[in-house]
Amino acid sequence: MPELPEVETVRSGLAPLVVGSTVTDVEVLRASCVRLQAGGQGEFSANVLGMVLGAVARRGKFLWFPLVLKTAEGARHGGVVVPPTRALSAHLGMSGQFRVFDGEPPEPHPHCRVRLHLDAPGGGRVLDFVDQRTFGYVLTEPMQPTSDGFAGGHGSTLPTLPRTVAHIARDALDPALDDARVIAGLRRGSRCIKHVLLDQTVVSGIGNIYADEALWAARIHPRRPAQTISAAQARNVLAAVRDVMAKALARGGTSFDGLYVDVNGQSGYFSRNLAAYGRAGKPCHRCGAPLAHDRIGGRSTHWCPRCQRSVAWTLSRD
DNA sequence: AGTAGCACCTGATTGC
DNA sequence: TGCAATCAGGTGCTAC
Repeated sequence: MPELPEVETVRSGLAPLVVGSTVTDVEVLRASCVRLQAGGQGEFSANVLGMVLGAVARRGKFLWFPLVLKTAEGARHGGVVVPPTRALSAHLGMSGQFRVFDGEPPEPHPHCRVRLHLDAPGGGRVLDFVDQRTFGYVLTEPMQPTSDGFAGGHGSTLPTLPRTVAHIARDALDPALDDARVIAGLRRGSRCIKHVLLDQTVVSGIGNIYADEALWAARIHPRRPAQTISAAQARNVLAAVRDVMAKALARGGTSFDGLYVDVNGQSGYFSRNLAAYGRAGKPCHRCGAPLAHDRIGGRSTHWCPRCQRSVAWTLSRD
C-alpha cells in the first residue's frame, strides 16, 4: 500500500521523465477513475490535452502535476509560460502505479485506467495510470493558495495546492511541518491514537502500515485515547513517524530504473523491514513477546502487548 | 464540531 | 470442485 515513502519514490522517479512534456492524447480506459471530475471524462480529457506537465508535486500521499500552457510568446523566451491555475491530481489509493514507456507503447495493462501520450524529446512516450483495486483516481482541478503562503508540496515551489489537497496537513517529511500543531493534534479528542495517526488533516502521509510501525517504535498502545497522550509521548510518536518514513524512503528510492516506476508489487514494497505490521504472533524484536493483532478503527492493527502496555491511561497534565 | 460508519472495488484467501 | 464469505486498503461522504 503506497504511503508517503512509496509516493515520494514515485514522484521523484516520475519527475525527470515527464516534466516539460506536452500531453498529446488522452485515453480514459475506465470512467470510474475520473469519478471526482465534476464534468466527467470529457472534461478531464479536454483539460489535460495540449497542456504541459510543469512539475510533479506531492503532499502526503497526494500527487499532482501543475498544468502549464506553452505559448508561442513563452517559447520565444525560452520556456515557461503561464502560471498554473490548474493541476492534474492523482491519488494512488491502495494499488495505484504510474508506468512510463518509451517508443512504441505496449498494449495497456488490463488494470490500466488512464493512458496519457506525451510529446517527449526524441519520440513518443506514454504515462499509464494502473490501479488494480480502483481506489485511486485522477482529476483536473483548480489550484488555490496555501493557508500559510509557503510552498504547497514537495517538488513544487508554488504557494498553491489543488483543491482536493488543500485540506490535507503538511506531511511528516515536510520541512515546513508545524511540530507544535501536530503534537497538539495527536493529543486531542477521544479517538484512539492509531486512528488519529491515520487522519490526514493532523499530519499527512501515514497509512496503516507505518502507523503500526511508529507506535511500536514509540511504545504507545494503538488503542490509547489521544487525549491521554502526554506532550513528551506525542513528541516521541512524531519522531518515530519521521524515523520510519525516512528509513523506508531511503530503501524505496534505490530500486527503480528509469522507465518502470513501480509503487506496489515490486521491490520497494516488499523490501520493507517491518517490526510490527503483519507480524501477529511473531516475537517482538525488542522483548520477544508474541505480537498482538486486532481490528482497531476498522483497520488491521499489530502491536507488542508487553512493550506497548500503556493502555492504563489517565489524563495527563503536562 | 467531532466522531463513527459506510461506500467504493477487485483479487487472493479461507470456509463450507 | 465450486461457490460464497471474508479480508485488505485510503479517502470521501453522510449521519449522528
